[in-house]
Amino acid sequence: MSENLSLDKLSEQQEAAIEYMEGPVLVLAGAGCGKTQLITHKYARLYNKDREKYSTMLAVALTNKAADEMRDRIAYAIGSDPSNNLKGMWVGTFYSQCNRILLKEKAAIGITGDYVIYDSEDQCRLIRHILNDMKLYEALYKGVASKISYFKSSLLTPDELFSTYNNFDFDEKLLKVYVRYQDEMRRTNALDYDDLISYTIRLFEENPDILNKYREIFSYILVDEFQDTSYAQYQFLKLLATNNILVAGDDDQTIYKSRDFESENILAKFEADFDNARLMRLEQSFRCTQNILKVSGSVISKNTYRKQKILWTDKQSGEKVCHYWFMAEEDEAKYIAKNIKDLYLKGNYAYSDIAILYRVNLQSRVIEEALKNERIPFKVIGSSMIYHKRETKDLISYLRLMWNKDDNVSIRWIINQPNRGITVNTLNKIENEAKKEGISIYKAIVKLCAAKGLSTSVKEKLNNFIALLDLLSENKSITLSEAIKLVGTHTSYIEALDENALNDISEIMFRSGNLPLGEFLSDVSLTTTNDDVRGMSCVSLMTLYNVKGMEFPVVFISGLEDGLIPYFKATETSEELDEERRLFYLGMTRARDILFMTGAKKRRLYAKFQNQEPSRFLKDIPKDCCLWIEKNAIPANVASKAQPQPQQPVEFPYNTGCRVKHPKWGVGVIRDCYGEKNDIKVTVNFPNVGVKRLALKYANLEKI
DNA sequence: ACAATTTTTGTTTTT
DNA sequence: CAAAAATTGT
Repeated sequence: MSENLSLDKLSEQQEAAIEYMEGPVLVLAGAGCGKTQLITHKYARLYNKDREKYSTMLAVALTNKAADEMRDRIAYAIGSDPSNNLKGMWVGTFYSQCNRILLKEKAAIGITGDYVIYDSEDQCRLIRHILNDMKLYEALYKGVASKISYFKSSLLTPDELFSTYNNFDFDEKLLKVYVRYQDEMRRTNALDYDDLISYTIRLFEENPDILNKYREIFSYILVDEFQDTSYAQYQFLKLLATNNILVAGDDDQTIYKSRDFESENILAKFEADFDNARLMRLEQSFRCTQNILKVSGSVISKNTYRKQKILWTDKQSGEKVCHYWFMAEEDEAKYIAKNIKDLYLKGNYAYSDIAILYRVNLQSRVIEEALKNERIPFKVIGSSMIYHKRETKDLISYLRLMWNKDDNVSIRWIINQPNRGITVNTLNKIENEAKKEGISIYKAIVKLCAAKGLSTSVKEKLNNFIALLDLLSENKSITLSEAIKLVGTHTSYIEALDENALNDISEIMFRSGNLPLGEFLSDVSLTTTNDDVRGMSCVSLMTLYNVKGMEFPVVFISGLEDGLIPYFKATETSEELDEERRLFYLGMTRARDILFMTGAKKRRLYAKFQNQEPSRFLKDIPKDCCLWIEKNAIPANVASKAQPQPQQPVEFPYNTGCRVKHPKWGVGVIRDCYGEKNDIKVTVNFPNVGVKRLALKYANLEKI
């Protein structure tokens, strides 16, 4: 799964980009051309050349996972010298590194106290509240949230928008929501993701001395996946960098672009802004075979706006890329499972070498079934998110309030959780007070309790709540597990949880119980728990989005049908279509050796069956580069009668991985066990002889 | 005010 | 189909 770790082998182009120190560099790198390798090596090379100067370089990646991998590979490349202070390295995402800067320097821009970071779910809750309060159609919250986020990531303030759009039929209501949102965030002492970047920019702009300090610290700046950099992130880089920057990206691999409005071509902007920038290309793919390169290239070349790249490789032409068309999704899934089994039994590929990709998560169901039937181990990646479950969110709300009592979103969430008998009526009074005075809900409650106008019984309830919050927030410098215990002893909320929720919470404790509360809270917002598949011997199932940055020797892309790839909701504009094509391209170029593409005519989406047509993108593939195979319908009665028994109860004497001894071939490892009760066959991998398939009755195997 | 029932909705996803 | 939202009934 990880890219080739043959660290010493760098291509001439990579070498040139590493050694070039005369000015800014834009590296345009194709899929699998060693872009990340280039970055980690440049880091290591500079570091080893002059530790004094280059021990605090800034290196940013798009996701935590990518950043972690970058950090690991840098550590590997500079060697495991204990004097290397890896923890102090400025390697991470834009957001985490900005957060780090802000925590150090927040006083300079007037952030007092401990802010909380709102994730997109918190943002949505707040926006729904605002829409509701302004008597606007609440169901629009998602669209509103993404537009506000777009404004913020483009560094457009409401004022600027007012003056720019004054005379157009621009949505004035949207701007009012934006203003309200910003106001509420300020009162609540919360920052959203975009704020982390824009506040840092403001910090630098208003405090030249601080900016200069960080210009010193960041003696060189390295940026991975540069094509996905937002305007704000780019401004951040522009403030910090002069000649000491290298950015690397591939415009063919942007997959989060068209969701916002039109966005400028960031690659072109870099070349324009850094006028002495040098463009370098990495076009030698170390990953894909010639055939895969040819097929994927023919698809991506149909995109309208892109930098032309001509990828080439030293590798063999390899297996032909195959496209299979089935009559039903079950047949498709069965074929994939059977094919994986065959690949595995032949012994050239382990299960962990194989990935199955799809456009939407619900496609995994059928495939999972088929894999279970073939007894193939697998893992579905990216479908469970522990921190987004309801019960966990409740707990996190409490923890956040311990940290920052002004957190309105959290206070609204748990004010009646467990039920404290505070009525809607009272809540409205509190909201009005907070709005009128421009203060947080917590402060509004305190104020109302001190004044007259509320009945004593209501006041008592509110005072109890306030007392609880005060008690909880008394001591902030505690660890997460202490904090959770505190919440447990002072509220009845944990008692009411079911087993699953308790399991989730103990998992959180297990994972980060020792972290200081504040650190845990920013971690929760800034990092998603990505299930790591490294080292596990199972097939990986995931969406095309999730596979970004990975590679597998064997890749199956399923559901190559119009409506799925491209997705039916993204076929209106040519930008949307281009993005779907890039997504498809991304999936294809994950494959090192073998690429299968499959589709099915009959597919069930939600409740109804649909007749699908093969993906329109397949037309872009020249007929001679690809093997086209159409599986005809198996007569229904034969098909349904042939396979209905789950046939699970057959017990096999050997498990995969167990070691055996053969009279002739010596010691081997069982890879698989299958067949009928009285005719069990095994596949054994003998290190000296190779993979053998044996009939158990005649083989005389001995368990060791 | 809260539980039970009916209606609606439905991509992907990072921070 | 299944979860979330909206509506109705007690």
